[in-house]
Amino acid sequence: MDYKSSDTSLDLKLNPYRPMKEEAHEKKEFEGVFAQVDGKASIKEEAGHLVEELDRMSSENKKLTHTLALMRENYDALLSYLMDLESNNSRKEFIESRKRKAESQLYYGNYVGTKGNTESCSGDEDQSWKRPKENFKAKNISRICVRADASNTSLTVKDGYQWRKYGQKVTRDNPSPRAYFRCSFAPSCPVKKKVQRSAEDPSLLVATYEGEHNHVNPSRPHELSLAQNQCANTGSVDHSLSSKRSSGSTVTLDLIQPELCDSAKHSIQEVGSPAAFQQFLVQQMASSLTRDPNFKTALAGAISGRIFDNI
DNA sequence: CGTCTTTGACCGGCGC
DNA sequence: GCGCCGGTCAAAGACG
Repeated sequence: MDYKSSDTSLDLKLNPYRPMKEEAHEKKEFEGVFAQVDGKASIKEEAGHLVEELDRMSSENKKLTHTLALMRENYDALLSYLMDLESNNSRKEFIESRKRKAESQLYYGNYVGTKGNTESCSGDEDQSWKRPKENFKAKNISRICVRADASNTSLTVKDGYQWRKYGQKVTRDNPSPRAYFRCSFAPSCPVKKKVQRSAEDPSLLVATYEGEHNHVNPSRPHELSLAQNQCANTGSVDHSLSSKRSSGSTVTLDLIQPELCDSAKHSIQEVGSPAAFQQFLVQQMASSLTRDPNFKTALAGAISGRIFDNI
């Protein structure tokens, strides 16, 4: 998706680094216009109020810019901390697995079912270190966690697509079986899905998607872009639990409210860094607002009404 | 009757 | 070469 091409022609003052000199210049011009019209004291008063208002909004804008910068710093710090934790976990798991392999003949029977999975929401999918050859090469692999009733034994994750189950297997490091699905909507669709309960939290279903659909979501074919915009606007994707790995091939999402945006993962997969994702969100918000004719009309009406009613 | 699910068999990669 | 393991196949049964 080329989100850069979105229509953001409406200047929403989104650029926090815009020089304040420019604003002061505009303010003078603004005052000048009213000075020329002149003649009525009420107009001057009104102009004064507007200038005051402009000042107030400028300072508010500054504050918001500062807050946004702080939030961004915190977000980046948290993200890098999360990445560190993840890489440490992978290393630990790798070392432990080497030990386990050496000793597996001795205690593997006790090991299954008593082991606590150290990685939350992991299932047992994160085995790229075990299979360097695969290493998520070239395949679009994403993983989502969906909260499901623990008493519900069916391994189904409703994501709007049609899936055909073609296998089920009990894996070594998770007592609950793993189900294998193919996209059945289009025979040529290469997407596969694996669903398994998290070993740590049985109420979590871990769904791993491989590949990309070569068709639209059959349940709502016309809502693809809309859903993406909604996701951008509501922020319903939980980024506190999501990460974009540097390889760029794996995304972990926690879509606790999957019905809100099935396509969120597609959007995120196509955006590179956290900064790019942030930019993407802003662009999406701006473009969805500017695409809304009602919003444009209302804004234009409000501005012109304020100015021309008094001339 | 067509579609979907279940489940044991089979295959290939990997480590020893 | 052998065994383990994850992934896939395909026959049989269930279901609407």
